[in-house]
Amino acid sequence: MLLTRSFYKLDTEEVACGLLGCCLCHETEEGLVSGIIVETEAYLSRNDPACHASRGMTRRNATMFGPPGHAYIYFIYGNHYCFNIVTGPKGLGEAVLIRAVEPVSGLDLMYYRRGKVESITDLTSGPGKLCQAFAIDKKLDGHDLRNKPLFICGKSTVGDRQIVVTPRIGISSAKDKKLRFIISGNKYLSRRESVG
DNA sequence: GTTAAGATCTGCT
DNA sequence: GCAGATCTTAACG
Repeated sequence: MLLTRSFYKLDTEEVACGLLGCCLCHETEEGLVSGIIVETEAYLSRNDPACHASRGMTRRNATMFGPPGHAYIYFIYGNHYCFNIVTGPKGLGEAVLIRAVEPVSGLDLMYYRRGKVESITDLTSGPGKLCQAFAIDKKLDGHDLRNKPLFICGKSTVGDRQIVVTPRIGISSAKDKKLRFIISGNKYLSRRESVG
């Protein structure tokens, strides 16, 4: 059950929330890896200085202004990629950052790609980490997530889980906005839940 | 052409 | 808990 374009076109905060529990899959020559999304952040076009699109379209963020359901991937801090999903109608410039997933299949491949990790909870518990484990890089920028090799399936065997909203992480502006969505208590979150 | 800042991770204290 | 790694992007001259 692939997620449809009409889903990605919804309000960005709705998509960020709705993506929790969905399954991210990536097929490569090395094999298939997949994981359940457990942590997301919404980046809005209006009144959100932390969003790359807040100052208009540039070469880097052009993908954010494209059709919803495409991957927006950028390189940060010289070492890491961040994986986003474009949301809202085309031209709006909003996206959802995938911050953490719970590994499901392809664990050996994830360990191999990540190199030295001591715990399974270090495989994909952060934006840079999951991109490395999933072999996501700039070649996939603009990729339509309804197609292989990188795609997202809807909720399957996931039961009811409690979703919590908190302030975003790792940004210096607009910290007060509660646009981070997590599955409460999940051990693969990028950081521990703090009491709001 | 040059420079400052960044949606992070890791290792050391 | 804190600083360093490391390089792309964007703003400025």
